[in-house]
Amino acid sequence: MKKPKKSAPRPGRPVRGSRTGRPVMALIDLLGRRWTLRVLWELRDGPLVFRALQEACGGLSPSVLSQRLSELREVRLVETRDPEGYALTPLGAELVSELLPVSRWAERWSRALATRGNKP
Amino acid sequence: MKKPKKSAPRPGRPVRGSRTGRPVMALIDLLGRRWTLRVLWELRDGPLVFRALQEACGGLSPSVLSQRLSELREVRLVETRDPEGYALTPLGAELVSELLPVSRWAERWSRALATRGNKP
DNA sequence: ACTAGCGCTACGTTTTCCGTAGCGCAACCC
DNA sequence: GGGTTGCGCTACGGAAAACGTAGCGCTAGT
Repeated sequence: MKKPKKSAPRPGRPVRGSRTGRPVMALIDLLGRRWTLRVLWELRDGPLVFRALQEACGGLSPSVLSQRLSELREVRLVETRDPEGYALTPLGAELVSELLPVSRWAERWSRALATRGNKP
Repeated sequence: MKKPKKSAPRPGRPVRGSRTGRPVMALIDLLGRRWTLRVLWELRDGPLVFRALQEACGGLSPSVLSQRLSELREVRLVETRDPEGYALTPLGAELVSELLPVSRWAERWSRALATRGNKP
């Protein structure tokens, strides 16, 4: 066998640092992998083909992108669509929309760090 | 010098895969590091001392926990409090509260994966 | 003095991520 | 046909991050 093919964290299965299989833990494990959040974020405005997505993420390695995409497809957050490339599923779009308030929070966070400026 | 001491991603600075310094990108970089989300999550119900936090996260390495905590302190999401240990700052608590809807979403996600069961 | 618990660092191993090269394929143009 | 272009994606070796274990320095209790 060529590909041991590791599977994505998903609810109902034990994940890194938790054996409960609670959904939020699977999500935390999934999103805690590098580039996962970024990929979802870059797809928020519509589908992108592989290389456009790679570009949007600042030129990450195609190997990592490929792996992240297969994980995200496995848990139905992303799907392939022809000929547009990769797109959020309805489920994935829901997740991203839940993340919008978080990005607004990030703006406040930024101001808080700037005003009570800690180290330059 | 013994410690090169790498700094946490923060708004206004270029981060991995993005040179814009936009706050949401800094946040994505920060949360995309392993255990960062989990640490914030485990602090949601109140302060924990170092080893309790380590335990809560399923026994992650103290070296990684230490590094994550210093990053989180640097960007004012976590603070040390005596004698309770580590706690969310008001800012950090805001972030976690923005994350609550996401954890509810994870429940729906879990059901969606279970019903239209993809591979067992 | 001795034990116990703490926060945390040191250090060698394993896992993950990265960067580059490039394959196989399809479409297009000459 | 022959050539070029662009695509999705994989291979592979090196770099960086995370891991596991041990244990230090400290404080408090007995």
